Amino acid sequence: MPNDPAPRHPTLADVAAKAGVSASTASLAFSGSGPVSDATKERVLAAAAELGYAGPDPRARSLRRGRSGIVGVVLEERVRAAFLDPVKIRTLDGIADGIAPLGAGLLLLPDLGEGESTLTIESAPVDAVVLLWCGLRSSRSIEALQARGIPIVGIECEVGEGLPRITIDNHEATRRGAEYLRELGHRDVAVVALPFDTVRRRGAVSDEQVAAATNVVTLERLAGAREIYPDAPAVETAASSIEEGRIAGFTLLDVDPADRPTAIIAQSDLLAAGVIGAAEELGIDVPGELSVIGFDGIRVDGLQHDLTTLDQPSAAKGRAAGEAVVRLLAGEQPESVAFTSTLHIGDTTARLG
Amino acid sequence: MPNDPAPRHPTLADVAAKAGVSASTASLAFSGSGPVSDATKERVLAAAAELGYAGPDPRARSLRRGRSGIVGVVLEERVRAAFLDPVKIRTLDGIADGIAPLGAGLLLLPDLGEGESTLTIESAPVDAVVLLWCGLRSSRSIEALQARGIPIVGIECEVGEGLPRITIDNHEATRRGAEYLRELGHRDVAVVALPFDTVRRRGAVSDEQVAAATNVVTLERLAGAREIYPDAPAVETAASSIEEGRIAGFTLLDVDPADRPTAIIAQSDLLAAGVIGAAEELGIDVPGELSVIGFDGIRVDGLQHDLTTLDQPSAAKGRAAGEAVVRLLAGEQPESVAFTSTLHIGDTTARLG
DNA sequence: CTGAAAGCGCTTACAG
DNA sequence: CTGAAAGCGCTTACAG
Repeated sequence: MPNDPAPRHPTLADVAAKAGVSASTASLAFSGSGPVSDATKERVLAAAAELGYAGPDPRARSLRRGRSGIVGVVLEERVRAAFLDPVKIRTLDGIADGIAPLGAGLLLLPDLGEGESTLTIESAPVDAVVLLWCGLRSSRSIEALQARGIPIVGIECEVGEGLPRITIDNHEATRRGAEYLRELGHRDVAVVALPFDTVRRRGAVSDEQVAAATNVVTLERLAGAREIYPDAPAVETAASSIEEGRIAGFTLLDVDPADRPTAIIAQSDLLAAGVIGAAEELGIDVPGELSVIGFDGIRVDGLQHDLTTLDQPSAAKGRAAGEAVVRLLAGEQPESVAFTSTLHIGDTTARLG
Repeated sequence: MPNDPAPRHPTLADVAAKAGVSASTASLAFSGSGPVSDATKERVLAAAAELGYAGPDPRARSLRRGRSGIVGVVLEERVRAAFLDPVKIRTLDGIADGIAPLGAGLLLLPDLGEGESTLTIESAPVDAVVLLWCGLRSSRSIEALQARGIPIVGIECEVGEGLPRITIDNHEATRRGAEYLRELGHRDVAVVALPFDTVRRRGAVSDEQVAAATNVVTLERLAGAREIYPDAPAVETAASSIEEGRIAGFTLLDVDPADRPTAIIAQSDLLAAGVIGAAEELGIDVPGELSVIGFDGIRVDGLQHDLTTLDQPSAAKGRAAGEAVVRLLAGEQPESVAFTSTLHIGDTTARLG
C-alpha cells in the first residue's frame, strides 16, 4: 500500500482562489493593512474557514517581511542549566520585561550546537540577540550575527566595538568584599571561583590557567580579590551550584587546620552555600571559625544563614538589556550600562579570633 | 542629505556569482548535503568570507525546508510570570530536557497577544507546541495549530481528541490531603484556590462562579477537597504567589475566631506560604491553631516550616511533554501520561484541639 | 477598492 | 560533480 500523500495544508492562494479574489487581496484581508471592502473581506474569511486555513504561514511571512518577532537569548551552555541558576532566571525575567513593548517571543538558545541539525544563534530566525555571560566561542557567532545585521546586546559579555554591553562592577565589588574581610582581620583567604573556561575543570588553579582563561567574570572577580589578597589561592568549579561549592569547600577545608583559610570568597551565592555546607559537615563553625562571602544576593534554598554577599541587580541588568534591544530595533544607538553591586553584611562573616 | 541606502546584506546568490558557480552549488557547499568538489567548495567559502556572508538566512531556509527547529511553549500569561513560579520553571526545565535530542530552540510565548504585532502561537514559526496550563482562549489557538498541522502536547490542558496530555491527579491528590485533615479531626476547612479563569479576581467564590470557571486544575483540586468537605468555602486568588496567599489568608483569618477555619487547603505551595504568613501576622499559631496544606512540593523561599503538601513531579511532567513532542515530530503517536502526587506530611498540620 | 507581477533567500529534484 | 528551473507561501509596491 502506498503511503498517504502528505496532507497539504491550504495556503493563501487556495483561499484566494476559493473566494474568487487575487492573492494580494486575500493577503490584505488577513493583515488588515490595506483597503479591502467589507464584502470581499468577508468572502475571504469565509473561504478560509471553509478550507481550514489558519492564517498566513509565519515562515513565509517572516521571510517576506524580514522580521520574525523573535528575540534570541544565548545561554552559556545547555538551556536546562539556565533553569537551575536563580541569577539567570532573574536576568531572563528582566529581559522579558525589557522587551515587552516589542511583543516578541523569547527564544532560548545554547551557546554551541551539538548535532548537525541543532538550532544555533547563527541558524535561528531572530530579530535581535542577547548574549548572557558569553563564553569563548561566542566571538564567531557574534561575527555571524553582525554580518547578518542582527542587533546584539551583551550581558557580562564582550560583544565588541560599539555594541551595547550591560555589566556590573565585578572587580570593584569583589575588592570591596575582600577589603571587608581584611578589616575583620583575616589573612588567610581563599577563592572558590566560577569556571575559567568553556572546558569545565575542578581544583586548584595555577597562574598559567588564569593567564589562559576566557571567562571574564571569573577573572574580574578573582582580580578584585587578589587586589587585597595577592596570594589568595583559587579553586575552580565546574558550575555555579551548591554541589560544586561543596566539593570546592572540601578541597579547601578538609586539610590540616593549620593550613585552612579563615575566610573564603565564593564567586556566587550558590557556591558560598556549598562551602558553608562543607564546613558544617566538617564541624567547622561559620562564622566562628570560617567566614564566607558570596556574590549575587539571591536567597539560597535551605541555607539557614543570612549570607554576606555582593548583591547585584540581576533583574535590572536583564531589563536594561531588553530595553537596549528595543532601541536597537528602533534604529537608535543605546548606551552601555554599568551597574553597581552592594555589599550586604549578613551573619556568615565575623572578626577573626 | 538623502538617507543612506539600507545596507543590503549579501545573499547566497551574491556569493555564487562571486565564486563563479550556480546558486545550487553554492547552497550545497554550505549545507554539505550534496556532492561538491573540494576545490569548488573552497572557492564558495572564500567568496563568502570576502563578502562577509554568514551562511544561509534562517528565515528562507525554514520556509523552504518547512521546519524552523523551534519548539514553542505557551504560557498562561505574560512570559515574565513564568519566571516567578518555581513550578513553571521546573516544568520548563523538564521540557528542555525532554526535547534535547531535537537540538531545537525553546520559544516562550504568551497565551494571548496584546498588540497587533505581538508574536502569538498562531503567528510563531514553530515546529511543535507545548501548552502549559492553558486557559480558555487556548482552544482557538489549538484549532489554528491543528489546521497548520503543528503537533501539540498539553500539560494540564485539554488539547482535544487524540492529542497527548500530561496530567497529574489533581482531584485525587487533593482528596487525599483533605482526608488527612479529616483524620486529624478538622471540620472547618477552607480552600484558597488558584484563579478560576483568565479574568483575575479575588475573594469568596460562589457556586455560579465555579460552574462558569474554565481553569481545570483549579476545579479538579476544588472538587477533590469538596469530596471530603462538601461545604468548604473557597477564596479565589489572582495568581499563584505568596502575596496572593497572604491576601486570601487575611480574608479567611482576620475574622471572629469562632468563624475561623481550623485548616486551610491551599492549591499551591506559594499560596500556602502566604496563608501561613497571614496567620503569623495575626498571631495565629501554625499548626497549633491552624493547619495548612499546600500543593506542589517546592521549597518556598524564606518559609520556616516544612510544609505539608502534595508533592507533584513537575520536572518529570515537563520531560514527558518534551518526549511526546519528539515522538510526534518523528511521526509517532505518543500516549498521554498521568502522574501521581504524593502527600508529604510536614509540620504545618496537626491534630485538632 | 482590486489585481498582475515581482521577489523575499533559499533548497531540491531533475538533467546533464 | 554542476547548473537551470521551479517553488516554499507570502507581501508589497505599482497600476488600474
